[in-house]
Amino acid sequence: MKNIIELLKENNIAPSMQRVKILEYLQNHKTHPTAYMIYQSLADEMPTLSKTTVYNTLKTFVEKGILVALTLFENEVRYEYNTEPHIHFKCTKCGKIYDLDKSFDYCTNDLIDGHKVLEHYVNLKGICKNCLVKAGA
Amino acid sequence: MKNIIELLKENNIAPSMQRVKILEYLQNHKTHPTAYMIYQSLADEMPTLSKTTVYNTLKTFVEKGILVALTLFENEVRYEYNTEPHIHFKCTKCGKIYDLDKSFDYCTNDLIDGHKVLEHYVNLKGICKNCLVKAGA
DNA sequence: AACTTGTTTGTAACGATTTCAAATTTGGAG
DNA sequence: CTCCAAATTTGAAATCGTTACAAACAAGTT
Repeated sequence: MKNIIELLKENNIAPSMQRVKILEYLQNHKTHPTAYMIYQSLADEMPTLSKTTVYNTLKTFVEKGILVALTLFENEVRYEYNTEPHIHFKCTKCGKIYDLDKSFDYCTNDLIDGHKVLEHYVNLKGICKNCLVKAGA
Repeated sequence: MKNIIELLKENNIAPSMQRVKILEYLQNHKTHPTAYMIYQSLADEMPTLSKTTVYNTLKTFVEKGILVALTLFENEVRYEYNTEPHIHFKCTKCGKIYDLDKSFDYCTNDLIDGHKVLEHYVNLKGICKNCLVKAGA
């Protein structure tokens, strides 16, 4: 668990209360939350927190490469702490999103059909381990 | 090019004027249009066409498996005629979306880490062939 | 203490989509 | 052919996620 204040300073972001709390939340909750989920979760602790601040802060973090913004399947942007590239799997039963540590081949060659590939997103959809067990019971 | 009216009947969808026109548009324009783009394009020809009808119709088609709804990168749903699974590549310069005929490996085994995979979406982002040439000039 | 700069806030606006009820079209049954 | 019920379409209003903006606030300098 990296020191958040250090991390912000390294990226030339002033470590304000709200910025630290938001980044801390993402570090502790690897659930790919939306901006609104983050806002909701922090609202108790910080009653004056504004939704705009959450959006602004997330945007800043993405620009600096601290977070990754994902448009997985629906019409919502979700955020996760920047880690190694990986695959996302969404369960259509329970809605949970899993991180899968499979690597993919597009990494190896960065030219496909003459197009230069800079980013790649692999999203899978199906029924997760847990829901399969429940269905079998 | 499949007969659209037959296709609709096969799927128990009454082949109304607007439904035929919308599906015809998707057949003829493999540009991954949004609902609004489709609406715009058909508005000249059908002045009383409602946006709601376009949305309803697209939803019906997706439910029946005639179309595929894509959330590629931004916060917009795009539609394409249901074809073989393929990869989408979006150029960050010109914004164009390309279909790539690369197959992917997740097809082969439908269980990953115990999760049953039913759908897979692979989205690449980068600079397309044409924009690379322009940049080099 | 006044100034400057950066940050946060809340309200209003926005664009994509959905809801809803009324209007229209359609395809039978008489 | 005419009438009716069911399906379809329409347009206006509502909703949801997000952004724009301007005022309020905080922190550090001179």
